[in-house]
Amino acid sequence: MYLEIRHLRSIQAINTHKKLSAAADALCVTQSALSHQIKNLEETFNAELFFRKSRPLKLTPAGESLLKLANEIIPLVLDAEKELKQISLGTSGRLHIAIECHSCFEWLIPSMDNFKIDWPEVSLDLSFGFAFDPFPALLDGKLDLVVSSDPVDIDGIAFLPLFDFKMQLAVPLGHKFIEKGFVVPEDLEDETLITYPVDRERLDIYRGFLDPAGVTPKESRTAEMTIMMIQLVNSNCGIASLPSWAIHEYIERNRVAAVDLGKGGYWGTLYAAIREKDLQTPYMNSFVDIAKNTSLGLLFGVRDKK
Amino acid sequence: MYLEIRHLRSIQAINTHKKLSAAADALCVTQSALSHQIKNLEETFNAELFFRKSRPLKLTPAGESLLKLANEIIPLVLDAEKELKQISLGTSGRLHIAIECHSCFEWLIPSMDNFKIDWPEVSLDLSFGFAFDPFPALLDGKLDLVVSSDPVDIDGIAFLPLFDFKMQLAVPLGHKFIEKGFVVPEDLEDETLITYPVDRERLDIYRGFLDPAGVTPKESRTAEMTIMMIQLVNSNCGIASLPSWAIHEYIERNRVAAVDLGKGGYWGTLYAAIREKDLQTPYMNSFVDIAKNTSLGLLFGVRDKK
DNA sequence: AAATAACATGAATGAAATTCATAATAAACA
DNA sequence: TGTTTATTATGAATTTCATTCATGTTATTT
Repeated sequence: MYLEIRHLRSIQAINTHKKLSAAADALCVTQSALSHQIKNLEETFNAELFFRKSRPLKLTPAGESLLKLANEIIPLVLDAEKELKQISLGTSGRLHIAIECHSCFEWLIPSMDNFKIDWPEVSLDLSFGFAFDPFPALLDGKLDLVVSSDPVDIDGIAFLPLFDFKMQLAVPLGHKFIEKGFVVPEDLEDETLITYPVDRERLDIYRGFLDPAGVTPKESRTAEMTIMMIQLVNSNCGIASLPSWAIHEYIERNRVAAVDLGKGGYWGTLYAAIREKDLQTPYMNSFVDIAKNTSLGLLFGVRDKK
Repeated sequence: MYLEIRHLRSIQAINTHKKLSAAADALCVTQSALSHQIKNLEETFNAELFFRKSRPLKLTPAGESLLKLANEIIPLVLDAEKELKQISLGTSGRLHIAIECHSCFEWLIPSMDNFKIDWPEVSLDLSFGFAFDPFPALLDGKLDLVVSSDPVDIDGIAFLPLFDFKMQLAVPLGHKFIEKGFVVPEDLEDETLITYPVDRERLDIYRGFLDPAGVTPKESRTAEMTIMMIQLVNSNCGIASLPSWAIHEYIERNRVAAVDLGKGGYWGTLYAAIREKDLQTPYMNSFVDIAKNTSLGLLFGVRDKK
């Protein structure tokens, strides 16, 4: 037989009640059950656990060492059980977020700050620049939420819309597009397009604007960060497609100008991808709500998903 | 269902092997058993323990918290089991000794020192001046060994002889008994007898010498410690009955003289009383042996039990 | 897309813990 | 010291629980 937590509980109960029968009551078993249990323990360890010829019962050294173990272990077990209960109620847990969109920091950091206030027990983490496909990692539990503007149909993954945002083209000050106010895909055939260094099919400008029209820019280059792209645009090295909120502050500082993609502008949607299982997890839903509200209140050129 | 150590072992095994089947092998159960077990756990805690859609297996936060618990608890359990094994083999344990005879320190302390060398794992303790009857305490496990010169027939208690010792009468220098060399009970009728403050029937001088002859000293008084008794004798305040070994050093320092009780002297026997159950305990027997040898080599006026 | 490896599941089995009834023992009391 | 009372121990019957077996399902590899 193996030592189990049940036995430690018994030892503790016997030690506190000093009577088998009372201890058995406290443990919600019969006195007989407890007697048998102790006897088995004694046989497996080849040692008496308490002195039988005395009442109130007194533990032997062997019994004492089990009691010591019980006193060490049982509080730990109770703590762990409490933690598990929190996890199952969804008040505690883990939220590892990944973003592909580098400009998302702008709304994500404030959203996370707001989230922390309501859900202090949830451990937050943020990865960006996932070289690999984030969705398998999401399924595997390496990630818990992926921010994406490109919902794909993967079994076990749900895409919750966060907000719609206007994609714009950052162009140098005085660029010819500015007076038109917007561009059509064909306008870009002679331009150098600057994008984030991710797969083409993940870039809204291609997926939603250029590819449907069968247009490819003359040249393309990449930059890691928004500020770098703005720099390049400002230096007449190309034009960049960015969410309008990301361009906004640079327009105000007169570094670049912006034009819409198509008449009325091209709107994309940002989604939070989570495991379908987590659709029931309260803090997950709460995070999405908080991110929505935070972004809508903070960003320029965003609107609630229609 | 309740969380048990078995489950923690399973979580650990799953975490290290990253495969249910391999973990099951390591735990010597079938893969099916382990799968069922985990399923039960998940149902009781209402939380998944690892991500099923990924291989190698990865723990969820709930699984992690159980793993943490396992890593904390299992070493403690192993330690306790090792300790219990030591106790059952008799290489570890407890030896709480009680003495009534205050002069016994002289041989008991060196004996305990010698014992510690051979049995470092045994926890030693010494109580003296047990106001109450020590034998029930011995049966109850409050004590493990009682040094007594008065073997009584109690079920469950065994008396192991340590050594024979000569009882003598410490008398003031120049006392009239000295030239006789020994006294008969009647000689004490006109004396003040100094004894340890314990029940009369526990004192060898009464039990073995005076009571059989129906003699009671004129006066009696008590002293706690040997040195006090010697002081009183030296000051002509009475005569004291003590083991010859206890008087010996004071004779050499010319503080008192000693005379035998009866012609040839009165010899008592000192016993170690232990629980009969402990007759099989190796360190118990070893202690008695060590005490015997230490005393015989150290004390004056003792001999091996005939 | 097929083959393979791994996990999940349901029913049957088996082992182990519990209960019931009662005997044995210790403690309290007279 | 015996008698009563309270408590623990024991054996057999029972129930509960974990495990296995056989097989289905799902993921991964080729």
